[in-house]
Amino acid sequence: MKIKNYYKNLPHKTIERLSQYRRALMICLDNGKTHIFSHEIANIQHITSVQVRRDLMLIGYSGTLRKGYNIQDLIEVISHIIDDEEGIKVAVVGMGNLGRALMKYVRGKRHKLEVVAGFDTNEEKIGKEYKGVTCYSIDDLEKVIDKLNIKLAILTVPAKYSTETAEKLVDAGIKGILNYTPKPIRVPEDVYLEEYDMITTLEKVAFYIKMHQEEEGE
Amino acid sequence: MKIKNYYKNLPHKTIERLSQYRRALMICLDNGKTHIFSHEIANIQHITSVQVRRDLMLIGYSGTLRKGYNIQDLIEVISHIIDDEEGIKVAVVGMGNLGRALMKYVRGKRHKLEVVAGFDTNEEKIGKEYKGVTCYSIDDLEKVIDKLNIKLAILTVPAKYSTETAEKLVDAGIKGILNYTPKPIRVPEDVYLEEYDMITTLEKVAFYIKMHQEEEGE
DNA sequence: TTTTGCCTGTTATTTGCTTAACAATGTGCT
DNA sequence: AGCACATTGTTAAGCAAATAACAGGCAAAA
Repeated sequence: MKIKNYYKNLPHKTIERLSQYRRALMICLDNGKTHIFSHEIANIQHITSVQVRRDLMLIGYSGTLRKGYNIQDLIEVISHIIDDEEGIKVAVVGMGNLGRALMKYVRGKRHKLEVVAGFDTNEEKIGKEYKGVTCYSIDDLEKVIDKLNIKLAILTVPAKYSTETAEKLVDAGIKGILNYTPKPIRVPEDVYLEEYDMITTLEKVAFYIKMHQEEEGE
Repeated sequence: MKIKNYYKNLPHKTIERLSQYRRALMICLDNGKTHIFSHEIANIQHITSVQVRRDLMLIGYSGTLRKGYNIQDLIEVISHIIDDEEGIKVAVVGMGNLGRALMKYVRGKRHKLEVVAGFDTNEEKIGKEYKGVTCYSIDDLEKVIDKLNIKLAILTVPAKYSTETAEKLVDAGIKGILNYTPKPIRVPEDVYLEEYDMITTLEKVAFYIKMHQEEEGE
């Protein structure tokens, strides 16, 4: 009732940055560093030291004046906030290039976040393993999700199947979906949805390139 | 000096939505629709009709009271704003699974945004074609970028090569980079940079799943 | 003809987040 | 000891974007 609700009110952007801080910190730790200043963290990501301090203030972690933040401690504090104690099981739905890329990204990096299943409709892929993870038929979605206690699905199927696959995932009791399909999906209130559309981002970059070159050309 | 600077001040989020509106509108057009209401557009994406109208107001496009917006016209207006007349040439740097996935996504969808080259260090891939696009050696980056007039690079190399590859791209005169590497890069002021980190997003989804289940369990 | 309802387009308010400003503190140098 | 300085932690101001509120208009129904 108290502490958890407190973390729940952390800004979304802060949550994202905490994840990035942690990864940067782990690299520093591997390099033998024990302490770090806010402006050093800020330099790795490209933000300001003020923002780093503000984020750390929000999670209630204090550094020391002369040495900065204890890297080991800070990693643990961040992990305590963003990791689930039990770990969260992930499925990649759609084993095309994007699905396989994500599989590789995530495999073994975060031990509290494990990809335990892939799904596809392609008979060639079903039953095979990729990076040690079995690929199941989409028809077995509900069964496998329930059996392996999968909470999070990464949706990387072709756009035309987005809607129906999302529905299946919801019916199977999934708790969060990360939709990389260019087509927006709808989910009930209690399922957390995050969507990212690569084409949109690409067009945005193209737009600012265009703007910039028009500016120069005048 | 006048019109272009005006569009330059459009909110970033509006630019993103315009790209999405356009894609949704093109599908509607294919389905034989000629006009559409703001709330219909809002339904396809998951936003409110107010926001749609506000975005369209910002770009100065007016609908009619009884029929809504003319789909064909609106597509043209949006295209005029976000597309570069000459078209913008794109390179995919790093032909792993993610690079190939992006290649497939973009190929042929946007004729004003064309992937004209891939790059990799793997000898097996160099010289080969994928989806009709030649894969070059990273060593030839500068030469090829100059020759093919490539303005935009999608960075999908392994994280350990992010920094050095980004530097090469900047030296080669690239105007915009879309970095899908988990490692932040630095570019000069005049290069537009957009970064997206899949692991961060995944951890964010996991965090909100965790929050939600703790909330239920009390 | 008047009224009702459903749209659009614009202005005002609120929210969420970033940036700036500054007080507090401990360390090393003189 | 006393001063200069780099760094943290917090509060206040500023910005960008989303949401709310509402004015205006046309078309069909009464």
